[in-house]
Amino acid sequence: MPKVGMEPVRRKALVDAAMRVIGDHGSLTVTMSEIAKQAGVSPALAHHYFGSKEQLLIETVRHHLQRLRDSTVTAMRAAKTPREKLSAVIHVSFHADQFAPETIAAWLAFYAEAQRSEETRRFLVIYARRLRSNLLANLKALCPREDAERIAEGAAAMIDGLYIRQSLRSAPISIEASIALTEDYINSLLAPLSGEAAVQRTDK
Amino acid sequence: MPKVGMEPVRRKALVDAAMRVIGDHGSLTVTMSEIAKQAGVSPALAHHYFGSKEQLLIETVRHHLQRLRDSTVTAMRAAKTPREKLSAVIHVSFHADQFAPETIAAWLAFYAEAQRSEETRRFLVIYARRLRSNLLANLKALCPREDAERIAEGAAAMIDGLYIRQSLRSAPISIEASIALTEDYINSLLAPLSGEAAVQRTDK
DNA sequence: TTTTATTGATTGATCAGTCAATCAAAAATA
DNA sequence: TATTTTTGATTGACTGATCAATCAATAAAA
Repeated sequence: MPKVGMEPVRRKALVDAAMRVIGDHGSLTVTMSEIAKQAGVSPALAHHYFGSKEQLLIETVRHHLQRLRDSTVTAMRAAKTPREKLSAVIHVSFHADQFAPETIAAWLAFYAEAQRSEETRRFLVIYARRLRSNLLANLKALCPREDAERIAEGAAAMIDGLYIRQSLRSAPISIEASIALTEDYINSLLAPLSGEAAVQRTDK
Repeated sequence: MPKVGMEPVRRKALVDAAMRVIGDHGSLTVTMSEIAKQAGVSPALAHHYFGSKEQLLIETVRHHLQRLRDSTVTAMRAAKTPREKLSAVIHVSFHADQFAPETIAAWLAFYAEAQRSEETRRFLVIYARRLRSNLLANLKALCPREDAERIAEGAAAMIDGLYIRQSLRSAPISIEASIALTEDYINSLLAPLSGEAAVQRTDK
């Protein structure tokens, strides 16, 4: 059945298969055979296109991080005010796909891998910076730079922390609750800073 | 030089060696040989005492989690007020030992492992619950239960998130900054709740 | 015919786990 | 006290399984 132009199709299939297998397995100690099988090709073909297991793994991270980035860009573009853009970033982070147990398990595995693979680490650093920077840019429109930096750091940490806690699957927090917790954090830290010193809250 | 009563000595040496090797390596794909070498014994002896690699890994998690628990109990006992106890919990979480890159790398590896090993997962769940519960107990003395639950959840997530972000070692956050961020979160969410609805803040 | 896609079979390396043998301390016995 | 027996500690050498990676061969397009 060999037809020309299969390369991009196979690459994508393999990269998706890798994510799925890693997510199910909850670890990077998956075999090329498993990945290839999931993608419906032979292990040899996976090697043919990616050269090595490590390279396939790296491409897998890259591909899925790119996807996340695209979602974020789209969501931010749809939002108008800085405050709405902030919410958009948060929403994308907790979007159903991202927050599925298998996806979280896969990301966790990649974080662990980043301790050893310089290239994997690089991609995850880019993600971490991007998250922080997306938050920061919009926060700066709402409060002084120094405060914005603090809050961005804290919000990014909270998002990542909600992920890792989710990975344990004990007392799982719903998507809505996760979003609420993060929004609440931003609101609470922003409240005393908005406008002048006056505190405008709606106490019952 | 075989002397009687070596068992507990060897077990501890192996469990410590495992933590160190895993931390350096940044992954659980370390060999029994490496661990045994680090502990100064033969691989066969490690098997003799632990039966399997998996069991050694599980004991390693247990042992180090127990250590963390002891630190927390001691620190909380030394603190007097609920608010001070909260700070104590936070401080222990970011204590130098815990926050060292190798330690963080090791914990990350165990979180990944927890996706596959039910027993490892159980221990980490216990840790997660304990952290949340230590926070919650003291928060309940400072605000209504519902709010306390929210804040405990958020603070626990922030602590774990600061860990995972630290693992990437890009733009590392200092111990002090991590503590400040977490304290700041608690203060900010507590502020509008303390006492009656009146907002008592010290705006410049 | 040349190029691209694809695989089955094979290799070489790595490791967890096993086992029989050794060595020295402790306990029992003479 | 001197001698023998038992037991715990320890290892080197080995095995079996697993897996990434290679390669030569095949089959279908171009």
